[in-house]
Amino acid sequence: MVHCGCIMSFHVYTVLDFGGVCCIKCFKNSNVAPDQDPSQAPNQDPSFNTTPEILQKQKLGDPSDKVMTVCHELPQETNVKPLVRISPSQKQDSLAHFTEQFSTDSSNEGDTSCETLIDSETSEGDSSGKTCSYSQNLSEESDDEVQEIFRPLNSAVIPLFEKFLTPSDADPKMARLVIPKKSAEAYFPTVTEAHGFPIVFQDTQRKEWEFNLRFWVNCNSKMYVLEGLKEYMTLMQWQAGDKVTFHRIEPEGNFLIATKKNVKPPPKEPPSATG
DNA sequence: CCCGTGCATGATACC
DNA sequence: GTATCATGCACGGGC
Repeated sequence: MVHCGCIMSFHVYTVLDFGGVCCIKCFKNSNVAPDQDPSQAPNQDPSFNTTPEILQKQKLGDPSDKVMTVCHELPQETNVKPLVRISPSQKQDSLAHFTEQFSTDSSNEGDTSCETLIDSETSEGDSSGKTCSYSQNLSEESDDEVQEIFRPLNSAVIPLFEKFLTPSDADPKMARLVIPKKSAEAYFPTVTEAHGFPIVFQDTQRKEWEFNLRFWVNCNSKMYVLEGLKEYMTLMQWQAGDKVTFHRIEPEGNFLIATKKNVKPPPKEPPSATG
């Protein structure tokens, strides 16, 4: 449980006595002087400074920053809304829309702005890659299903992307899920090391799962995989053709994974089979 | 011997 | 031609 709601690198959090974790920046802020400008805190590490001013600057684009940051708890007197910063390797145009939606679509509090978000994302962000085959608009059906689960909890579920499982994805012996590069880089924290880092997901039962997001270099590119899925895929009985959707839960900032079984009727077996 | 991990290769789609 | 992704295979560790 990330109490501050921030998505941060795993090495910049602190474990709280009452459970869960909090990013160091927010932890410092809460300890130093709650009514004081955090930027003035004497022990404030500049690298953790995410004051509204900094966020605004970052929103304008800081190519040196490669970490995706989602800051949810900002002073209400500011107009800065949850901000997503993504590595500069991605297409700035599409991300500008992505961030724009995040930054401006605040009138729908309590409800999800996911439709607009995904619409802009898929209509422009995936226009150049074949990931459109996998990352596409979440179907209203599956989305509604997830929304209904979290709505009573005052949590907004923001759909990120989805993928249809391939035979290899659903193979429990592999226990790993290939994540489309664009989606991995756009929606998950930047993986800086090949061995990756753990990410905690919640399923639709609000059970927490810890998967490992990593990559390996492949043909001058990167191939992202989510590992440690064996238990989950066994529980969900993953099969090729099933659809896995990834969401983010706001304001908690947690990731949500949901599996939607293949609704299509199975292919008719050839008459040569038993019988 | 079995299983998991890491990598290489081929197929496909896009530019 | 290039980038991305699916899949197969080799290697190493554990039982």
